Amino acid sequence: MKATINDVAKQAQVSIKTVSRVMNNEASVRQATRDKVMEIVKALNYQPNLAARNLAGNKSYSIAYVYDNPNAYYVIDMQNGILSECKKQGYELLIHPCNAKSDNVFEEITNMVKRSRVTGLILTPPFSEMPEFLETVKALEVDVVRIISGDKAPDDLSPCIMINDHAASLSITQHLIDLGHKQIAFIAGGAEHKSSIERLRGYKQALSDNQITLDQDLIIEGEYSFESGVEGAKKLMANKYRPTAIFSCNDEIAAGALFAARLMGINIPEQLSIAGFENSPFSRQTWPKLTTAHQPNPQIAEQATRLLIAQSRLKVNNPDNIVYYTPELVVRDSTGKVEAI
Amino acid sequence: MKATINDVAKQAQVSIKTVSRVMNNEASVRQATRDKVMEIVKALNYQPNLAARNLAGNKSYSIAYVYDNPNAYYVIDMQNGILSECKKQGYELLIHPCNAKSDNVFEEITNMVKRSRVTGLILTPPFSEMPEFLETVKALEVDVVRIISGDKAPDDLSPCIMINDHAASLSITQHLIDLGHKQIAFIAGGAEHKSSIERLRGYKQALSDNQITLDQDLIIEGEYSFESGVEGAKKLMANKYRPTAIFSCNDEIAAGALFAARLMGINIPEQLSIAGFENSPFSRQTWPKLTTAHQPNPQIAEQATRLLIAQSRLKVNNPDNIVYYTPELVVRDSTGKVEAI
DNA sequence: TGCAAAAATGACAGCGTTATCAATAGCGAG
DNA sequence: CTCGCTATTGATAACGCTGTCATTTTTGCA
Repeated sequence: MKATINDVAKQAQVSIKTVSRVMNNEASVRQATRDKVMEIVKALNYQPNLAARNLAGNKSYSIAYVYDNPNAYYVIDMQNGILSECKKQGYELLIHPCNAKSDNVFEEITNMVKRSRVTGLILTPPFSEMPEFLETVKALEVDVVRIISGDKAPDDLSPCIMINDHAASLSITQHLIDLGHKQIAFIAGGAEHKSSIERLRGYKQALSDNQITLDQDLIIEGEYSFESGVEGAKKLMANKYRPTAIFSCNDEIAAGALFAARLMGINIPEQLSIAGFENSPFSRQTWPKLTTAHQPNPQIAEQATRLLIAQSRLKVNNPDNIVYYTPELVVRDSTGKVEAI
Repeated sequence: MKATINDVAKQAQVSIKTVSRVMNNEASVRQATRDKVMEIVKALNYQPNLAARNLAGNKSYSIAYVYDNPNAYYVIDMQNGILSECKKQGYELLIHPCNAKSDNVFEEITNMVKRSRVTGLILTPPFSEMPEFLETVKALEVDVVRIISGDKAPDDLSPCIMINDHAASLSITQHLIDLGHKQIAFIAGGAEHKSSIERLRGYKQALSDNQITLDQDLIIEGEYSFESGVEGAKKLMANKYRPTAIFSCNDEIAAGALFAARLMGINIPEQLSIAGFENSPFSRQTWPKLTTAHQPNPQIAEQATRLLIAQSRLKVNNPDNIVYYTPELVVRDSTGKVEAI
């Protein structure tokens, strides 16, 4: 039924090894031979059996995306980016959502890697920022690319994508300050996320750069969720001294804050400016549309996949393995000048 | 390094075949033997090599989810449901987004199936409703479960999940009518989606059941997107006779309609009621929250996966392969009584 | 034209499972 | 205690590919 390497070899009158060489784009095959083989391959619509290939080569031409993230837009963007690069390179993708807080994550990942023999893992926060997790993974002999928040390459030069949340946060906060805001609140996304910490750091730095005193009452410990935005904004607006702007740690929180403002009859941006982060579809589907920072997740995912596959071939750690991104300010309608009250 | 079946067999002092039997839960292994083997398996943390298993068994213990859907929430819900069942049954999931309108989808899917030897496919609309596509797939000897819109089982009793959009749409429309609305508009989701057609059919039926004359100007040919909702609502509200309610074919469209209403300064639900469909997170993250119909996608996905795996073992078509769901009305704040104008 | 070196090709042994079918152990009846 | 049957177990051949290393062909140069 389905053509095998033997069928191709027979018809092309070469050995199976030569067919294998052609299929894997190895050097030292005469062009004429290559053409002849490819012709038969097309005629028979031959597709190498992945199981056989994996078994024989003891590698898998597949990678896994390990994540723990409730944000559907983020996950889909990542997936699509990874898949697009996988397709180009002939790799398969296994997706592996799992709970970072469960006590058997280590075991779970270990078993997954052993079973399916993936060549590499793509890790996003929080996994990419958990030292013990990375330790476990190192013992597994799989390649790893991490997407992390920060601007300083890791000492071992292991492949990763660095997202400069600090710089992006700085420019969002500066944007608010430039609009005349002085009472700027911040709704954080959870201390277990380095991105939240970095964004908070950028916020604080911008205030201090502009000689604005930090008011601890304006910083809310939230988490990355719509509900958290709702709660945070309610709390903030119940303050005696209401902020004139809220910088939310991501778009989902911002959407929640917007929702709460609406409940309280507060007009955006006339009475309150709200900024998000991430530029997810969320930010375009609220009214008014959100000012935010654009984080090109699909490209980041593609890049990560490229790094991972390159790593699996070369196994050398060097500075080229580190790629930097800084999300860029996108000004929309949810932020405006401070009004005289 | 990694334990193989041979290691286990040696230590347990049985043949590899016996280990294989234990691992596959086959009958006719004495309990004592089974226990002994399992003990060693645990001690060595043995994980069968999937590649070898697939190759030898000529099956793959993996399924693919083939889809073409821009709705991140839907896709994630489906994925999570499928994965949850896959985990229980020891299957892997390959995700395969692809463009239903591209002319080489057939080839693409054929190659994917040949390469990775998936045992089955989970198809959602539009693929599950494309006769030519199903024809192609049938030639591939893979099992298939389809999730489709309708209430009548297919003649061949092939496994599928039927979503009764017609009935659900009927009850949403009835809800609007019960609130006193007579001028009810409908924004459709694209004629290539059976769900849209069925929902439209339900809408029409409800009107006719209540002796309300259908007004063609109140039916907008849209597509399943936020933008489409924005456009649709703008068009409708520019009519001389404005509708008092808009039934949007899904929550995303409804969110768009809400957005447009806001732009035009129309209060929801006082001046206009808006209903969606699907009960996606969207519907809870708008202000006001959307009245909608709840479609339990994760459960549907789990059920579909269960059917698929059962099918791959039994290969019998019978009425038990068909499972029916009717989305249920969820009343929230975006719909209300008609106000005297 | 001949010869060494390089390039291209091939033969065959795994890879770690499952499948087939033969072999052995266990058990009840006579 | 033995025979015959069934329940359990095992020996070994696939599965379709890649890796190793030997062999053949081609190339370059004296």
